[in-house]
Amino acid sequence: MDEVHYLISDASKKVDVEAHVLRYWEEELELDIPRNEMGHRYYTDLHIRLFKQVKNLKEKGYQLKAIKHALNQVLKKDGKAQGELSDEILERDMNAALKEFKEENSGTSLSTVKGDGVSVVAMEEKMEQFQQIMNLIIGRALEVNNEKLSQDISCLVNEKMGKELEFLFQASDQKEEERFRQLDETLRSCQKGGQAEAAAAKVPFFKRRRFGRSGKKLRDGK
DNA sequence: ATCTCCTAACTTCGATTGAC
DNA sequence: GTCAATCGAAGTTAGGAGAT
Repeated sequence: MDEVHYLISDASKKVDVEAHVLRYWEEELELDIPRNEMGHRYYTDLHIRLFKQVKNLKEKGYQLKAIKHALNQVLKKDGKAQGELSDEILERDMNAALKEFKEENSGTSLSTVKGDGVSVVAMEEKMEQFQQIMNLIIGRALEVNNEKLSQDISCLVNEKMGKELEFLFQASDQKEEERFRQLDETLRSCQKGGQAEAAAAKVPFFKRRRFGRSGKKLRDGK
């Protein structure tokens, strides 16, 4: 027998709720709605019956949390025979599961009961939430601490690097200065030598004979 | 009594994608 | 181009609980 597939628009008409409500229920009830090759949800007759049942229960005042619990029970029990699951069986099993859920959650002093006993937040759940929050807070604190630590390290490294670089630049400057000084000295001595030679070259021949190469006055006749 | 806060259950919006 | 679908996020509403 061919299974009929409905798109969300058709399914919403059949169940008589808006499409976004079906999506919302899917999410809240953690239902596994199959997708076609385009990624669009498609619903079978079983899904339609399930959603009709959910709607019916909601109209009776049950919360989605309770319906989810009941649904899980029913799907666990009747899941194998999904195709043949009739409306009567579905309704009967859902009601039985809801009754069980009510009893489970209303008799214990650890539970908070609101209204008809359907909206229940167990202490365990609260403890779990509390633990999660604590983990979150501790995690954040560690995160902040780590961040501060890495900032401190980065500051220290920057400072150290700065000093190191400054020292290197200073040493390099000193070396450079020393090199220039030496170069300057060499140039000056070269210049001195050159000037003396040039001065000697300027003295006239007759003077050279009287004064000699160095320009000193020679004794007559010698 | 009323104000504030919280939660559940939608509802709306905007961006994106694919079919016709 | 229009329509119909997706998703995630943000907004809205109603009702309950606690504080003042």
